[in-house]
Amino acid sequence: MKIMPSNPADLSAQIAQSIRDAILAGRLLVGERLPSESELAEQFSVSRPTVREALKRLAAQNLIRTQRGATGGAFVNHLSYEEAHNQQITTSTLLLSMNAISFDVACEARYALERACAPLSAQRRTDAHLKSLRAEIGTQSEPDLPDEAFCASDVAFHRALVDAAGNPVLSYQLAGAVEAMQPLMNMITFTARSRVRIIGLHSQIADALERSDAAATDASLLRLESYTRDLGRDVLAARAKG
Amino acid sequence: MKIMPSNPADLSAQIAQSIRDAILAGRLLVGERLPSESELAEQFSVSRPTVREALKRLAAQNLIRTQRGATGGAFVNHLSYEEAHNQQITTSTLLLSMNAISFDVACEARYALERACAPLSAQRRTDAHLKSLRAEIGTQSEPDLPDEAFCASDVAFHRALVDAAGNPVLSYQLAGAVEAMQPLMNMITFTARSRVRIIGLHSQIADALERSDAAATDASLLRLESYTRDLGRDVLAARAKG
DNA sequence: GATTTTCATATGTCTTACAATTAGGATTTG
DNA sequence: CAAATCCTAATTGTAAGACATATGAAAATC
Repeated sequence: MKIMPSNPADLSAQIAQSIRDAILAGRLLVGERLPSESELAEQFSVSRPTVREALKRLAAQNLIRTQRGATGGAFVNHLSYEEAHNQQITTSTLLLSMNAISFDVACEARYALERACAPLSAQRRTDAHLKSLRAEIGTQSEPDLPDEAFCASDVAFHRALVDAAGNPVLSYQLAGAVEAMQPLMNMITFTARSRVRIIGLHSQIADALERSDAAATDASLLRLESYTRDLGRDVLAARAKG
Repeated sequence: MKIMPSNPADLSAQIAQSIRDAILAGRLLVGERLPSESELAEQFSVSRPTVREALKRLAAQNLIRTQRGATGGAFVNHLSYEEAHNQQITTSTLLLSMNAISFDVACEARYALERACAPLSAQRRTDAHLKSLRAEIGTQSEPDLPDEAFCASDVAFHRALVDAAGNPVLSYQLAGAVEAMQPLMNMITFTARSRVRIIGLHSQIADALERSDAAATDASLLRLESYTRDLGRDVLAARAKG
């Protein structure tokens, strides 16, 4: 009969949670300096190593950053989109790799999310976004481009598409999802023929965005989704046989 | 001239990264036991406290779990959707609170994401999903329901809507986004009149899902988005005045 | 006044020790 | 012989103290 949602033990975890709560509740503001490790140790009535373990936990979540020296210490970190984004990619990548997600399910999720911002992108895309999209299409057209570079450019293309929506929250959420899928995408070998098709669809998307045509953008994305999922099925079927 | 993408210092961070890489690369499989802290200390030529700090970093990311006792140690954790989900909520919540995201931008992102899975939900919803949705509508209809409970039920409603899409990757991504917005939603006071309107729109959504009518689901969601954003604008405007 | 030196303070790391927990084997007991 | 008990070894959790190192600021010096 030991249920305990989370063991009451682990002082360092408790302390970390306590400080985390203080940050979430606004009792510790961004940029503010935490008490020194010795002071924290005294406050919580634990030893300094225990406090340090707690601080490392928070540092691993980018909640605090530490600085050495006379005026050093632990400071409440300003969580940037960049950092949050990286964390999300790490988590999502692990999740996908550990839960045997099928290519098909992941693909469906990815394109559903992307199509969510297609209307916004069509409405708000700037010339800079169009230029990025065209540049990636150019990269993808290079002959002798390795599969991984092709996939990376594909990710960059879709990242630009998402960014064109001009909503940073959306970009943060979607870019994480798209990038986490890259390892799965890398498993697919893109033949010359399939590349031509994908590039064609990418061009359709770019054209539709240029015209600010939301419906056409969505339709092109749908075609790309359908084609990508077919491709994935074929590759997996071939692998199962051969 | 001290650029250094990331300080070469911080042994515990290096060790954590090293182990993290091993897990990502598959050199350490799920469930596998890491060497004991003493052995790790020897392998990396550092002291045990340093190793422990590294392990705490990994534990904070749910990458490992530790167990005491004779056969204890650190084990590579199976990252569940649940854990990944919680992490994402924590990160997203912090991100939103620290970056002064406007209610409007967050709302736009949230509904864009939700509308992404509306067609899938309309297609795949089960009776159980419908029952959950109706139950939440019932909760929301209770008189004297505090604002926070109303918001919580709102989150649960949208969570059920997302789950109805039957894609766990999508659920993981979206539920995080929706729940992270709850603190922002809680800032809004819902009048009796606005509740009636929201409940009406929720009913429209449930009805459309029951009919498996994707277009109607999307249209209802769009109306709900529009109304919610109007409401947010009004509340903020009133707050600015009074 | 500008430069160098010193110093105080804080984190980073090591060492050693002990407490707590747990599995499995040894021992005792019925 | 079987079962319950105890013991032991291994491992994490925590503590205390020491030294190393970095860094900003004050003090001394030119």
